[in-house]
Amino acid sequence: MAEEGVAGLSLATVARRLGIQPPSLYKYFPSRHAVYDALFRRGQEGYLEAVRRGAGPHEPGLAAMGPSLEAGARWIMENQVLAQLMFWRPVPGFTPSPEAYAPALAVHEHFAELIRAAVGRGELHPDAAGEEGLALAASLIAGPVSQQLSNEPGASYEEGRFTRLVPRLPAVFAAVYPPP
Amino acid sequence: MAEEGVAGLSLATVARRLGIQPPSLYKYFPSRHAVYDALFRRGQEGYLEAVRRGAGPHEPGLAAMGPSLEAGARWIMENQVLAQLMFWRPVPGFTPSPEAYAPALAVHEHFAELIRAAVGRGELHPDAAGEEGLALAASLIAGPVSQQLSNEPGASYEEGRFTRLVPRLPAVFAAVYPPP
DNA sequence: TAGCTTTGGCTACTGCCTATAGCCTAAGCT
DNA sequence: AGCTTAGGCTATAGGCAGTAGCCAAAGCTA
Repeated sequence: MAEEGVAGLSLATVARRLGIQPPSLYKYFPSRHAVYDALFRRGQEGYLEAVRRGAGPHEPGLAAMGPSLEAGARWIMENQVLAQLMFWRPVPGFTPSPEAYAPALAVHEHFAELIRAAVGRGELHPDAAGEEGLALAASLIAGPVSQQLSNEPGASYEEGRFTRLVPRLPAVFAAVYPPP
Repeated sequence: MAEEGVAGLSLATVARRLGIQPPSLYKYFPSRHAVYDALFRRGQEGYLEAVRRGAGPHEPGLAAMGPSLEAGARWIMENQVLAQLMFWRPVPGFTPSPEAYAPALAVHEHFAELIRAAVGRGELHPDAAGEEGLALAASLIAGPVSQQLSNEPGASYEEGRFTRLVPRLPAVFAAVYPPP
């Protein structure tokens, strides 16, 4: 996948590298899509853990949002292939199972919680926690990440021309939703 | 491609729908990647024309940026499959030829020009036209578009939960780079 | 008008892929 | 001691990209 793109995964190649015959893989996974589903799940779980750990020690609110976003972006740059599978839809016909998708909902809830906390502390306008505010927050994260993955893949979090913007995102968001 | 994802394009299926045998397609395109390249180019040209036409009547500057972004986002939602090919990298092994990529550079230059004009008119801080400002501008566009394509494909520009944010982007950008 | 070239179709084929059917051996459990 | 299960295998079907090479009709040229 790293060499040829996410959709380039071939079970035959996997088998070859494992030193077994292709059909033997079907003892472990019922189909190629099942392999993708397992990868998708593993990716979502890793990403969820990264954003949670990033927020970790900080008070819930804007102060936690920055480190959490950065930790997430760093995880993505270290797991680009999984990120492509998770955030784009590169594999024809593949849609993740609800179990595999569950951690993604938890990530969304994690950031919604941080934003609500920030509103509670008077750091943001209450609208920030509304549907549109959350959509904007999600888009603000997705932007640099998507640009980085498609225009400068291979770059690390530190080098990236777009990932460098991530630490500034909380300030951008706060500028859009200043406290009343 | 619309039915199964960009990477799901099969020359055999194309041939079947054209009512010819698969090898006959090779009289027109030397390979599957060449088909993608032609699509990529056509997409980039269409998108470039859309953002240019969107800016069309307006004075160069912030006033033109809004309509231009909206026109671009609308084009993307009307040509989602091409947009996936252009803005993501879904096809294993495919990288566009320089000729096909040229219009993408023109799009970048188009928005850089609008931002420089806005700076010249005192609507934005000069830093907005710097490297980081342009990267942020590009990310601001990419964010809602990417979210929309991966989370709510199928939706039209008007319906989209994320495309609705596009008209607000110039104000967001201006909030980050207020004139001195 | 006669003959050559080009265009655009075709069949046959190679090699790769996913997936299924069904065989077999060895380990583990009862 | 015997049954079950795990995990390997071969053979095979059917789909795909791409190549080789044939052929007819259209168009161009002497």
